[in-house]
Amino acid sequence: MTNGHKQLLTIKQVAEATKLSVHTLRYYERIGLIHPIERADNSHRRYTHEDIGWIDFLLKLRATGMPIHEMQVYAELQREGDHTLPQRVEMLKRLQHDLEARIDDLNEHLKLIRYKVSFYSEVIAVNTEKELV
Amino acid sequence: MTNGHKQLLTIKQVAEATKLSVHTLRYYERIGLIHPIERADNSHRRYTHEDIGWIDFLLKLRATGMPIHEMQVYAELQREGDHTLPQRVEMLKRLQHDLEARIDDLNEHLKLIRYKVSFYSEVIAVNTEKELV
DNA sequence: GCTTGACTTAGAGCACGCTCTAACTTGTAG
DNA sequence: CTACAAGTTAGAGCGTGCTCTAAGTCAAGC
Repeated sequence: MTNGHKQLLTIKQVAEATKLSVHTLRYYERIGLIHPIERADNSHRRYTHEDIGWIDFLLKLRATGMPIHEMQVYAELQREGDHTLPQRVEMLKRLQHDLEARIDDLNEHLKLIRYKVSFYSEVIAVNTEKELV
Repeated sequence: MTNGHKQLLTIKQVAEATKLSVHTLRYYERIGLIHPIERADNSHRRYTHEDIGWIDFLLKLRATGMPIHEMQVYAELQREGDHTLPQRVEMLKRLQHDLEARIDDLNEHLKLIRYKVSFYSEVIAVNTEKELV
């Protein structure tokens, strides 16, 4: 540690750490995906490591395809405190089931694509042979 | 068969069969995802069963998350004829690998969600017990 | 004192993938 | 003859999720 305070990060550092742009970080805060970030005296944002943890989790929700509106609901419940835990668990359960269903669908589509790739590859191979004869 | 021609379908029937709206069917044709559909004397579209087959395939590509621009390229290659088969196979191979990677990612996210669900469920269960004591 | 650069805000703009509207034609039923 | 249903086109509009711009503040270095 270089000083006695907890390590606070600038928006640029958080952008680098999370791979979000500074624009997107401010946007997420504006729409309530991220709680209002603490400010330094000059009104610049100062992020904590807990903030980064939350953002990382958000990015995981996003990667599952959860729409922003739903993430907003989740974030709001989180801010309301521990008594909303059951509702958040319900949301996560629904997400889990959605995700399972979507993965199953994608696996079905993957099967079809694999089949087409091998079938068409065979067609190409046969045609190439003919040309060689 | 009610007549000697191949069975042709109206746009409405195709919309019902594919679950696309008539708007979307026309839109897909306009942007080249679907080749120009044959017309009846009154200029109404008449779809063949092969057209439906192509649309079903398109919907599968769409369901894999392939962007419209790429589907346009694929559709154009298809229209150019058999000699583009190798290029189409390359596209499908890339899609296959993408899909495999995305499914892996989703499975990772699913693990996390499952973990959170069971962890938080446990927290709730413990708190509920305490209340009962 | 002046420039540079990192930050701030409010709000405009954009890419994607539809989705709908307006105005019109055509065929069928009463 | 009229009304209605189903189709047509060109083009406008919309929801999502960013992404960028303009105008300004502020601190540090020359």
